[in-house]
Amino acid sequence: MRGEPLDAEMIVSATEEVLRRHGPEKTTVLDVARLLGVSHGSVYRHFPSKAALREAVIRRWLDRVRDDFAAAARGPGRPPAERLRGLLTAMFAAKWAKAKEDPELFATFRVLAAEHSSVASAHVGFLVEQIRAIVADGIGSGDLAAGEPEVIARAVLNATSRFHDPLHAAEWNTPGAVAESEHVVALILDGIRAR
Amino acid sequence: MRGEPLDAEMIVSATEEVLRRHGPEKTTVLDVARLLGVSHGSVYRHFPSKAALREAVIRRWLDRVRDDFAAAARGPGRPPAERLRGLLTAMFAAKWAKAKEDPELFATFRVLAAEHSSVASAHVGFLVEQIRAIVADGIGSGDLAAGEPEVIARAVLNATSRFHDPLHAAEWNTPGAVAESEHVVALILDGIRAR
DNA sequence: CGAATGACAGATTTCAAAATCTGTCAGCAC
DNA sequence: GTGCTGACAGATTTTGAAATCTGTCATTCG
Repeated sequence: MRGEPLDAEMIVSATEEVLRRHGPEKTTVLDVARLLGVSHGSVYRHFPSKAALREAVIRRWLDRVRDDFAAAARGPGRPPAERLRGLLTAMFAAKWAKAKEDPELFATFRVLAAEHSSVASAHVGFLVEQIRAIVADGIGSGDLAAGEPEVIARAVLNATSRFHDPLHAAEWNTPGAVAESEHVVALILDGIRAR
Repeated sequence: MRGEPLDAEMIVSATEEVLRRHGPEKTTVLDVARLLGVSHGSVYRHFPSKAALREAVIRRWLDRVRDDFAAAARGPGRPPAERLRGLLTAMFAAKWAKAKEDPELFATFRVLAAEHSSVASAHVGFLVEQIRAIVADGIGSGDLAAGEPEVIARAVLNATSRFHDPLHAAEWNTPGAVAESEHVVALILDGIRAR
């Protein structure tokens, strides 16, 4: 009946489009099927439930964020403290940009992430791992104070949650936000540098 | 008609009671008037609007939190870093206790605070001032690294927002929360101590 | 006279009926 | 057979009419 084959990927893309237009409360699988020109029964052939479909959307979105972010983090930037500063700065900038360019869509993904918290915590796990790698390096080279890298990485992420946790997105527009994030990062870097 | 005089204070107390019972969405000034055995017109003699009444409630509540907290902070605790640790720990504990003992009421006050953000930021200003005083002392005595006390105080508050900002109240029940707050506080204290 | 009342207009909320949606599945089309 | 459709039951959402609420004020009460 249709040229294209209709696979899970297409359905996820269509769902993303409907979410973009109607927001998380009002997107129905019937809307998704309509956009694809297909009956809603066909969507249920590929996903067992609406929840599973929404989970696939947020998973794919966070995977893309992860890839963007890993690319930004790859820069060498000599001393570990500076590499860490670069990583955190890139992380904040990436999120702030997304939140600013389309606040409603960002809010939509935030709802999906809250709905599927295991996917969200996997994402947090990835962020911790990125930080942990730099911290472990720095401790190895004697640039950073000794300690358990995993614990330190988690503390760093917790201490900066105001600047990366989507819960705080509403505050990211306020004038002093950039300066405040820099002060917090400076505080943290002083805290982990070897004495 | 009634023994008691009916002043603003009584009305605020009655409003608090109605908020406790019905939550922020469903409390009406008619309910408040009913609880007081008075017509709603009388309430409007003391407050120009429902918003002003709600503001008075959150203001009084935050004033009480402030007083409790100032009492807890008054302990000497020798070195400035330890005084600061005590202050932060007391702050977290006070909020966590309130959130745990009655989560719905806590959520209610959170709604009121969001509604009247100028009152909330005055409260934040108070918290900053408490921290600033200790930091300024510590810098003066050479125990803490040099810097602008106000800026440092604000950075400390921002770095710990995950543990005191009501936005994060839902996360305060998770098992590792206490340990994580201790790690963040340790990180911060290392960051501000003189080298 | 000062304090409280209750009727009122317009705004907001509630509630039940109607519409729509989710998830299943027997059957149609290729 | 494989992939899709559309009818269906029960759950959820929308809708608009009725009820309630906010804020004002002329009037009453002591």
